[in-house]
Amino acid sequence: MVEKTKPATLGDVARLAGVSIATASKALNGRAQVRESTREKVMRSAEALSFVPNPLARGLLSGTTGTVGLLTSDLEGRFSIPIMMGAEDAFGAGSTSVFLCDARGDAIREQHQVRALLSRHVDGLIVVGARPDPRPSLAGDINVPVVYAYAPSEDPDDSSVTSDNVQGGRLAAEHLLSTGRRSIGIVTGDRGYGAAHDRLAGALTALHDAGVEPVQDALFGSWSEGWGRGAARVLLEARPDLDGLICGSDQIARGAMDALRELGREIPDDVAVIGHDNWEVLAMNARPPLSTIDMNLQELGRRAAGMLFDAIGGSPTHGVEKLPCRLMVRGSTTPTS
Amino acid sequence: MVEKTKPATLGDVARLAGVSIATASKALNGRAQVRESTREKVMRSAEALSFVPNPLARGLLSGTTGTVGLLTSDLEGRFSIPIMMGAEDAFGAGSTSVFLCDARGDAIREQHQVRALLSRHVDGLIVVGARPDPRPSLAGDINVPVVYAYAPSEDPDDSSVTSDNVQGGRLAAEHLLSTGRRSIGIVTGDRGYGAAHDRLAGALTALHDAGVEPVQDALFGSWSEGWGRGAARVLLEARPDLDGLICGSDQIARGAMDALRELGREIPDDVAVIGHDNWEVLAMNARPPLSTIDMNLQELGRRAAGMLFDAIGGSPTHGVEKLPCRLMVRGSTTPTS
DNA sequence: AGCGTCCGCGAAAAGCATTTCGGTAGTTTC
DNA sequence: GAAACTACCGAAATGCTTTTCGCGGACGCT
Repeated sequence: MVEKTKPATLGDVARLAGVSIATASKALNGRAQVRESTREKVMRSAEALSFVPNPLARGLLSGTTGTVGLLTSDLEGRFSIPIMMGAEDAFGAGSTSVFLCDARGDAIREQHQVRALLSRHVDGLIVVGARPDPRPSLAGDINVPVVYAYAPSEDPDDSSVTSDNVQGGRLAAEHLLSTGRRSIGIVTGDRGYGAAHDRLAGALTALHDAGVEPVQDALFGSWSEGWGRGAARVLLEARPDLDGLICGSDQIARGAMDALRELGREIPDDVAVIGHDNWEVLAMNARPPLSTIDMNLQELGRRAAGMLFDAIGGSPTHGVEKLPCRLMVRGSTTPTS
Repeated sequence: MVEKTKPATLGDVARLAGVSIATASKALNGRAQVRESTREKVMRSAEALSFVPNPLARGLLSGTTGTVGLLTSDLEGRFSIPIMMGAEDAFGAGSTSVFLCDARGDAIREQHQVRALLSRHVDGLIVVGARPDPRPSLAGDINVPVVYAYAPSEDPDDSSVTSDNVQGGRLAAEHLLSTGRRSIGIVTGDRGYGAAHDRLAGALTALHDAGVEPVQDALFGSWSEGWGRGAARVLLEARPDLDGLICGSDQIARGAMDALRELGREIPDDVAVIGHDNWEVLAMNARPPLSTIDMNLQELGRRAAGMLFDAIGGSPTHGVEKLPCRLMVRGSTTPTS
């Protein structure tokens, strides 16, 4: 059943080409001390045997493995998958592969996974946090470069890349302003999340710059549809003149839209709503489709991979790099006309 | 900055313990020809140096690497992540690690990823399809065991594990029947999906066994909230006496619930609704929380890992193994009283 | 005391690619 | 024609662990 095609070794190639193993290696790796005719002979032999160098043997000598670990705590894969795809892109398929491990939000498990990865001699580590707030730096003596993605490290000396929440908040507010809204409310999530405050700060700055004040203080709650519904009701009761709503997440926005519609408001004609995350299954299925802020997670993964690559190459970066968000305009802020 | 703690080698351990490398290896691997006192001495030395055997050197000899590839085409990670977590569980963290690759639904890319994984000498492959229908067997000469998860292989000689959609459909119908519903409608997704037909068949069987017929033929459409809304409206118009609704996915169920509510129906008092997938972000945030069918994806991953492990060990399984679904009862089918 | 046994340990090879260094043949220079 | 090069190629070491095989010593038995 299983084909026993044992992979060809360098020795097989050398024998077929009628040269020594050393020469074959040099020919395949583009070393200089090989005659062109010999090189071609070796190349053809390698092709014929479909030879691929054994990465273990190679790694044993060089001390590197061509693998990196991606350690996530994001159970649902909401953030990890796009980041991982970006990283895959950046590493260029083939030369570097990614071990994905899930720590499931458990510090013990995280340590365990780190050890497992280190014992596999990964060349580097990307740590993806479960929430966008700073997280503790990885303890223990890691002897490979580490890049923190999405959730930056608390240690400013570490290398981190994250989404610019302030800019994202500003983007949302500016968009509502640009559609002519002036009675704008803000509903966001858990007060314990720094990202909630950052996004809020960005939005307030944009409003202030335009000479507009929010209809009332921002409402904090949780990152859920239920909270979005409740908050929208409260807000509309207090300020029936509301014509724009900035939500801290797409989940909140979905809830708020449901509540607004049930209270007889048309979206976007009466009230424009904008979310944050661009969680497509939520945003695209909203009525109307939800305008939102995209955090560019794939780009974030690419950048993280790039930084890790540089660090492996010997030129590490320090501090937190913030990547700008992107505005996704859909029906919830602009009439479909 | 970076600690240059070079990993200890077996030679270091042996020197510290005052024995030969060979003895140290045997002591650590539980071989018999070692005196107990010597073994303890070696163990202590290994502990002191926090020695971990270099997996490359070990793999070089054994021909195995202690890694498996998990190849997915599931962009959103909706299915892959739970499956991967299950696989991680089963492999027992540490001894076997998982390379996750995303083919992004592209056959070319898939071949490419397979080659990359094979060149890394993975011990086995788990292929997770994007949809639950059978998929083509992996082409090319793979010389390692392959297990297909979620989407079975078209080749009955391959080893596959998938969710039992017929049983899941039956479970949904039986649950509605058990709450006393007798005017039951069925809305499902894309007609091109075998899973849609399987779930439907299971539901019809259960209804038939209870002497109940669905209010009308099942409605096929797409796996979206929009279709759920539209279908629910059509169905309710034709059959105002509807008191139970089986949906082919949680997205459809969410849409249907919105439409039912807007048409003045109370859930679950007037109409009970049940979904399929247990996609928590959708199901838990519904009003009321959505009863649904859970496909036990994590268990599916565990099983896939187990089958792969057996195949690596030399006793492969053949054919498709179907894992039962699980009923999740929430507020959309039972009064909260 | 001498022979046979068994236990415990170590030397060495195997697994594969890379690299250094030494060597051979051919070519140039005086 | 001999010395000095150059250009190519091959032997061997390197990295680390596992395993086989053999050796030495200790113990028991006669």
